[in-house]
Amino acid sequence: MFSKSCEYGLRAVIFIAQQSHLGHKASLTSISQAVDSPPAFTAKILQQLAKNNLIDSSKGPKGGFFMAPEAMKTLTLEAVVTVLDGDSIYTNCGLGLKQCNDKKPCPLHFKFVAIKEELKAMLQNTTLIMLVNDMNLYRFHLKR
Amino acid sequence: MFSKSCEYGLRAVIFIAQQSHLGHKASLTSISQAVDSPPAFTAKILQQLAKNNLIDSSKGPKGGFFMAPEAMKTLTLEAVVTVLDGDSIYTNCGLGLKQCNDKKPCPLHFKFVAIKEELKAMLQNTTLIMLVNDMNLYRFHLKR
DNA sequence: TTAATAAAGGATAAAATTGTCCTTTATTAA
DNA sequence: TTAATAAAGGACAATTTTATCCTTTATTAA
Ligand code: FES
Ligand code: FES
Repeated sequence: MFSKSCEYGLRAVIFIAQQSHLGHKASLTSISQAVDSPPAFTAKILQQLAKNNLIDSSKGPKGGFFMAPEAMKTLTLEAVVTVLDGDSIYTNCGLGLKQCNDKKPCPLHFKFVAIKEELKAMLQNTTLIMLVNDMNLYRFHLKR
Repeated sequence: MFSKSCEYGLRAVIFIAQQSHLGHKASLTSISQAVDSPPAFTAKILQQLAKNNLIDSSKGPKGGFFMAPEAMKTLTLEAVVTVLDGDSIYTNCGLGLKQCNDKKPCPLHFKFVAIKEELKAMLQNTTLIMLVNDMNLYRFHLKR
């Protein structure tokens, strides 16, 4: 469904949001341990997210990755996916045709668009603060 | 969503079903032209499908790939996907956790399972004969 | 001001996926 | 029985994705 980059990125962002909610910055080491992802690879992914202003970062001791409380309320999973995997999941033809539209549909087009829309809506309607709140109510996991 | 192998395979199988419905066998050349896929690569994919008895093949002049009328009624897209991509789309965690189940769910588990179930149901409930019939009623495309 | 800490960035490396080429085997029809 | 046709199969090549390592830059605190 998503690339490894995107999977690691989503898990990392959720962890960062959780930590930021507690007023903590998250170091690369703490993140890759918390979400069980390869540190150096995760660093590249976090760089991308920081460059696109989805998360903040600061260097030096007491530095790390974090997120403003404001940002948490508006940042959606869809934004994270778009930075890391683009919008191909929503817009590409499920059968791999070069373009997907109602004019020249593949035989599964109308079935695929329904599912792709649902996925898109789910990601667009889920903000990071929602997940942080969910995780305070129920025992959700970011690894294993 | 699906691998290239799976995309080519699905398009090829739909074309083969269409041709078989007209009483024709489909050669590798005709298939890769009809669905715009690289011939040699497509050959490997069709070999896999034939080995798993999803389609039939015969060598020599007048040979090619085909499907019994019976088979068309029972063969689902899900069976094709399972041979080419396995069941990871339905069973894997959307966030990449090593196992996906209700006991140790990731924060998106319950949202993901709904979407994955819908996709699985769609593929399981779509037989090749249905698509052949659809394509006789409406102008669907297998390339461009 | 120096030492320690931590992210940023560049250069590679490993693995998986995608793709090609060529030989072998089977089948058909002349 | 021979020539032509077409799939099967093996070996290999290109590309993309995933992953690591090392150097540089910025920041903090002693
Ligand atoms: S054309 Fe295939 S999903 Fe839209
Ligand atoms: S545990 Fe993540 S989708 Fe089920």
